[in-house]
Amino acid sequence: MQQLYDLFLKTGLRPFAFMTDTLQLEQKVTRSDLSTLLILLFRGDQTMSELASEMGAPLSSMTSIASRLERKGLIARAISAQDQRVRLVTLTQEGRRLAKEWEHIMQEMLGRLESAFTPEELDEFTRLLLKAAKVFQSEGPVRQDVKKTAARKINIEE
Amino acid sequence: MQQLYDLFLKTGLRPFAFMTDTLQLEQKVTRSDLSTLLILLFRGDQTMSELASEMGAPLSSMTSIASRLERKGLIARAISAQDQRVRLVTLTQEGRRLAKEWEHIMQEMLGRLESAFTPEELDEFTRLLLKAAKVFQSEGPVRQDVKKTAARKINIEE
DNA sequence: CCTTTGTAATACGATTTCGTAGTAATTTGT
DNA sequence: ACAAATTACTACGAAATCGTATTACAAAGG
Repeated sequence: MQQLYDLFLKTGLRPFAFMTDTLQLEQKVTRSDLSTLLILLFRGDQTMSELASEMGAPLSSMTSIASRLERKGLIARAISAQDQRVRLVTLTQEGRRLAKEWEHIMQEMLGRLESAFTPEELDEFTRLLLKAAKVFQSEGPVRQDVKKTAARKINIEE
Repeated sequence: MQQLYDLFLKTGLRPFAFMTDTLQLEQKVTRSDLSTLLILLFRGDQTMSELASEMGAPLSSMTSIASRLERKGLIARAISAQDQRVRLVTLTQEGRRLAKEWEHIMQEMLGRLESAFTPEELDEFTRLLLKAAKVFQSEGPVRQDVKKTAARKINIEE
């Protein structure tokens, strides 16, 4: 149980920094850039708001991330035809290439997980992980501070 | 399995942002400040280097965090008697109070976990979680880029 | 001793994240 | 049809993180 505390403490500042492989990825690009590219790869083109909500980031942060990626030529932003306010974010050729490269590395990592776990363990693991996420997600003993900024919560579904 | 990808993507930028309770804590203080105070509470006084390594943060980041906490009156930094170079970081009265308050909230969260899980599930969960961490931690198919900065890796033991 | 090497920490600057405020386009209510 | 509210996003400035350089002390070798 103390182990769970530790896990929390250790990953507070640099999440996933215990994963050897992702560290290599992050030499080239920030974790948020990486996330963004992978989301675009998995889910296809997205609006800025959709991206921000997928990432659990404020829209203003998303703007920064997107302009960075655009500057690096990894994504393109086009104005939607239906609604001139929304910007559709797309992977460029180069962005898609990079995203696929990283997808491959992630698959390798998960492959290691699959070979270390029995199929039953793997099932049980994802089941319990998601169950735990649900628990932490649910409202606790309601703590009624009225706060200026409603903190953005990332939702884990499924 | 795709679910594990998702979990990774969603928590890349704001780890634990799916936990409702920690969001409330973070209204008052950053996640790194919180980690630091809890480490001091759990482990007792620490040097700057020890703190940095516990957090998996660079020492320079730790300096920033510590001066922030000192400015807020939550910790004190004293020069060690044995070695004038090392600074011993201690919780102040107020720092200890805050840390205990948060420890309490974390206990509540883990309590919710304990009541949602059967004891067997909880055991299995921590076992699998640590096993997974180990797997991700181990060297993969060695990728031989020589990098200027050896990225800091957080080690999960036990 | 006193130079050399090593270690603990801070200083500084660059990059990233994010809260607040603003702008522009769309929708709603009357 | 048009003012008011809402939505999608960007701008800007403040704070946080972190790499590199620097300072201060300690230990080792001559």
